Amino acid sequence: MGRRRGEALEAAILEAAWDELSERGYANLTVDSVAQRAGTSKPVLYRRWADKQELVEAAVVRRDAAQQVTPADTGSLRGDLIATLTELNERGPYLAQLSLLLAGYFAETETSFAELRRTVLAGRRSGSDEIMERAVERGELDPAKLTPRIAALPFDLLRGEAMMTLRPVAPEVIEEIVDTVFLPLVR
Amino acid sequence: MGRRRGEALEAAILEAAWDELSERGYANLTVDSVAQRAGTSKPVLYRRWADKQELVEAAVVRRDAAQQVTPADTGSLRGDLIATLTELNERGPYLAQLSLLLAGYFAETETSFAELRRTVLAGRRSGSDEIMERAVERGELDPAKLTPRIAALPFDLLRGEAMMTLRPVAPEVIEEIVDTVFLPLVR
DNA sequence: GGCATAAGAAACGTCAAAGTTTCTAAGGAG
DNA sequence: CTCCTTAGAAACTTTGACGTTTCTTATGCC
Repeated sequence: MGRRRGEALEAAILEAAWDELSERGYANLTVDSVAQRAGTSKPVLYRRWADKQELVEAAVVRRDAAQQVTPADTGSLRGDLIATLTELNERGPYLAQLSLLLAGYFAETETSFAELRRTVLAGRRSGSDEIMERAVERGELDPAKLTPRIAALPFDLLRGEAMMTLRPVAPEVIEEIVDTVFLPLVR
Repeated sequence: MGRRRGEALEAAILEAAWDELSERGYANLTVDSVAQRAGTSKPVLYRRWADKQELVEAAVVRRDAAQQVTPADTGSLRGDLIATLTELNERGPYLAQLSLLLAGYFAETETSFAELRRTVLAGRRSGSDEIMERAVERGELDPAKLTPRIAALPFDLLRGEAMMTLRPVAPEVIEEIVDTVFLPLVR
């Protein structure tokens, strides 16, 4: 690989930083490990960001900008749900998990979970709304049974599972959530 | 203060460790700071626990044992659940914030909240087991419908709510979980 | 093609905290 | 009263990562 510069190099570094963050967490992320993962060296990073905190902030902000989820449209409620949950599951840490990964960052900078949550969630629309609307139109779903809590249930359970285990959730768990918890409640 | 020994000393150290953990989080807790807070010195700690991880584990286990919830026995499944969830909820910050405080520990040991919870609960029956067994004996509950996931559902949902909001959960939410999600699934 | 700019390698100083060693003296058991 | 265990103080070694410096060399622009 040739020697990269400018924007291309910066993008590679921030991607490497994000990967390190999601795999190892803030505390175990080192500037060196990010540099190596990006195939470059420390001074290159320090020329761009003053310290580790700024580097991680930049990586999170960048990743967040690229993170919009469009819910799958497979023709059935069950299919939509499983596809969307699977994609969320594979896409990497949720904000909730991120807060765990970033806990060391919070402690260090004395900022708070609430602050990050506000900025990142601003103006975002839940992916479940769209899936549920389509299912109601198809007549697969009784809107009377669909309280906000029940509509959010599959996503809450997936997130809870992900937070507790800090690992990707098994596909069978996603199916179990949909087939044995959510669907029985809505039909 | 006289020179303490044995059990009294150990208790003071673990309490200091817990306090440091809740105030500063795992990453910012140092063995030195715990020793000083307990009014003793590092070697005393290292004679008891091999390293920082073991020290923190011991502090968490101890605290958890002291906070143990014995599930209420109100005579009905619904009553038991609501009483127990409410009590858990009122212990409030403990459950939700612990995982944030321990984030550094998780990253370091490559374990997760789920695993720590297993060691903490080792050998003990979880609170939900007892409630569910009583309900089966009373004939309130069809054991065939009670998969492990469904049995854990009310507790998972409460914990998820607490983690996301980092605030005490409203009593109506607890009732909603029990009445619109859990009970409809098991009868 | 030549030059300014920035990448990349290597090694360095610094520092905080882990974990250890050594020694002194307190306090309980007999 | 004496002794044996162990608390407690202080200083030490080690480790790992931050952040820096220096120097070489690749890249793109004119």
